[in-house]
Amino acid sequence: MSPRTRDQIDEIRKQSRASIQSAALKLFAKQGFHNTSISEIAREASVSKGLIYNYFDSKEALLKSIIESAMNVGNQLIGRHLDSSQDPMQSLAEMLDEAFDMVEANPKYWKLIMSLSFHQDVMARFKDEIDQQQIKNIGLITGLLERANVEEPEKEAMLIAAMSDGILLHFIHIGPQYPLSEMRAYIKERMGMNRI
Amino acid sequence: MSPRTRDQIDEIRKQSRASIQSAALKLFAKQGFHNTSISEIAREASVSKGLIYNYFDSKEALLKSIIESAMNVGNQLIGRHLDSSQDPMQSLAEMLDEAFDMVEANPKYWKLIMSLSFHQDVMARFKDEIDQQQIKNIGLITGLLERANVEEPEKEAMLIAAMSDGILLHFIHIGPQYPLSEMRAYIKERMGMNRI
Amino acid sequence: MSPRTRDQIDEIRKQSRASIQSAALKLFAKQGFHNTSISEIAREASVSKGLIYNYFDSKEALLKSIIESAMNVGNQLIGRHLDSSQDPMQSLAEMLDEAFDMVEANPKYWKLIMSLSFHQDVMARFKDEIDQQQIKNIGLITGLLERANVEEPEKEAMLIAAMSDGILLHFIHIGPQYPLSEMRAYIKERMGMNRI
Amino acid sequence: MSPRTRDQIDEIRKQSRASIQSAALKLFAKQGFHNTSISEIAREASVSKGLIYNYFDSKEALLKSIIESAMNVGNQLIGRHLDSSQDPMQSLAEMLDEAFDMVEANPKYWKLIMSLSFHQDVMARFKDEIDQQQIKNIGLITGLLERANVEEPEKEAMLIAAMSDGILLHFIHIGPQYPLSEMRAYIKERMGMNRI
DNA sequence: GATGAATGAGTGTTCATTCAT
DNA sequence: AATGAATGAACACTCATTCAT
Repeated sequence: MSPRTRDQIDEIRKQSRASIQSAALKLFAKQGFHNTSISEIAREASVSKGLIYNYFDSKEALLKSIIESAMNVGNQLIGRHLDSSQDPMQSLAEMLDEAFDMVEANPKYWKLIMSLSFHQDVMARFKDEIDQQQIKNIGLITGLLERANVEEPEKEAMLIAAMSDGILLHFIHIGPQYPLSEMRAYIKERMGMNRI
Repeated sequence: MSPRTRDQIDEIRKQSRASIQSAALKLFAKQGFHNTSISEIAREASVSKGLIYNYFDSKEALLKSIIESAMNVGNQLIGRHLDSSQDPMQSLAEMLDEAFDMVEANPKYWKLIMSLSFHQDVMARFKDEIDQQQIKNIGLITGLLERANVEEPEKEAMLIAAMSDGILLHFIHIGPQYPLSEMRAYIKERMGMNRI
Repeated sequence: MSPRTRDQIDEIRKQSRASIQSAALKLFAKQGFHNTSISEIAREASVSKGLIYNYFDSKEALLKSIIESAMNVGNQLIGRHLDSSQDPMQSLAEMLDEAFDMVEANPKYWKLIMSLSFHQDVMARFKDEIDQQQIKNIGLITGLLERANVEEPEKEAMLIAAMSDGILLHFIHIGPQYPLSEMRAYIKERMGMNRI
Repeated sequence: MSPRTRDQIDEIRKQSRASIQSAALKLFAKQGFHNTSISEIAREASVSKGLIYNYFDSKEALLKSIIESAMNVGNQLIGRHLDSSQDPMQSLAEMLDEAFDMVEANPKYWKLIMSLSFHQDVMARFKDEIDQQQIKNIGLITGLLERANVEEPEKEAMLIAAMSDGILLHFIHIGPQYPLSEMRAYIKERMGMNRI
């Protein structure tokens, strides 16, 4: 008889929003952004087309909300290793481990994110933020390498970043038969991260 | 008024085909596949929409013909270094140089190709061929490294491949301010390609 | 917690209904019927969308209820001058004054009403009533003019009606810089309403 | 075998464009702009939805092209009487005749145009032009009245304009049973246009 | 070989309306 | 009485593709 309470409504909204995002992510990852229609997303989320627009201003806004989540995940990963007071090469190894784990756990998701990074129009808004992020990352790694007395720490940092992204790129394309674990171990050895 | 000869017709066909491909490539590279319409391609190629369908069965077929060209370029690059009888690390360095030069000369094109590599549907047909290619590449590099008595030649080969792709990935995203030449030099040094 | 009395409920209903009508009128007048959504009306009236349907069967029914009010206003204006026993030209002048005042006081509202008079579908139901009204008006004016011994009283009546509507039409379109007062004075003079 | 010539194409385009405009006009006039869908227009014009967009950028652009035609008609009507060297009241009478004839010949069309003049959004672009037009009209009539030594020529001009528009407004609403011819004659007599 | 008018299925988006609470 | 999440039909518009010339 009486209308729902604020809390009930908030809960409903949160769940609907999440289920739409999750359906969209799944489809975007499987078949790309442009080849996924709002109708499909609605069907996948067992929701009407119209409802999607209760929660997202547009198809693109929906995509952006997904990207934002991804970026938060990345930011937090980096953050977790910033204040470390342990051996720098150890920190580096841990960062690498975490990143590799993340991608291995959900390769389709990261394939989507990588794929989106080629969509000029979609990424324009995030470009700056991503660039900042990249610079921060390289800076952090450089710092670690300096503390570890590595020569040419900045180039080395960029190389490690490129190498990681290259490996993940290959893994994403080739799939489970790619020897991800071996490469992870090899990279650590080769770049001097497991001297101990 | 006299009918064109077979040869003239063939020549005309070849040129029309090429100018359509070139216009399409330019636009795909600039604004992506989905954001480029057949009308735009026709306009860019100074040709009617209908004519495009004389040469290509569909928009997607046109795209595939472009990808095929790209793959030929890649194949030939590899081929040029297969029979080399010179110092293996030198061969490797040359391959790297050539690949980097190629991407540096036309980054938008390779950005497009990389971006397309994420389109499952478009790439499905090429998947096998690309995989073969990759295996051949890795095999070749492994061979070179074996001849150069490098330890773990296969892992090293995969690492070099990943590293190269990673650097090119970063270059493609960041643009001209990425220190491509320095990284190229550094990678050679770091991976032992310029011992001489 | 005690249930509301019948009277309280009636009072609440009346007020809710009125505030919805008033919000709708304001928005319809500002931006037109088709460009005003139920959501906007609900927001403007600080009421939920659902509640509007407690009081009105549809958006169109809401509009019609507003038109009905407008027509009542018009009817009453006419009514106030029907039984007048004073000088007929004076009555005419007063009617004119009142009508002009009304429009001047709320031009957007009357613009809406005029605009709606072009919506065949909306007005169909009111057509007869309006026609009756018009005939009554013309009849009344004709009667006044007869009593004032004007020649061709019916044509003159129709001319006065047309002239008034024409002036109001121009005023509504042009806005405040239209010399409404002067025209009002001039029309009275020109049509012989201020002989005294 | 060979493609159509420029002339053939121009002819085709002209006809298609015209038939779309004519269908749109008919439907807009019958049921209003907002209540007419592109699909309906296409059906009425026996043409595909898509074709409409070959000729008009949007539904609104289609509407505007129709309004523009109407304004041209109006402008030309005025123009035909600007340089007249005959008796000014005679000119005025002719202008009136022509305008009345025009509306009588096609009342639905002019009903649409009048109705559109209430669509703030649609008319915004034409506001200035229309205002200029109105001022020019009033100016012209004022000039004629001055030459005819009428007192208060400007107010008289505005009154004549208002009166005409008012009569046409009534005619448009009431339809054929409105005594348009009588009113036209009466207005001329009443405003002193047939002294001769 | 070449043209471009024409098609129509498909898209993202809006919004009046319903109904469980 | 009141709420607002949810619906889905309808809309304007796009674009790959066809085909008469």
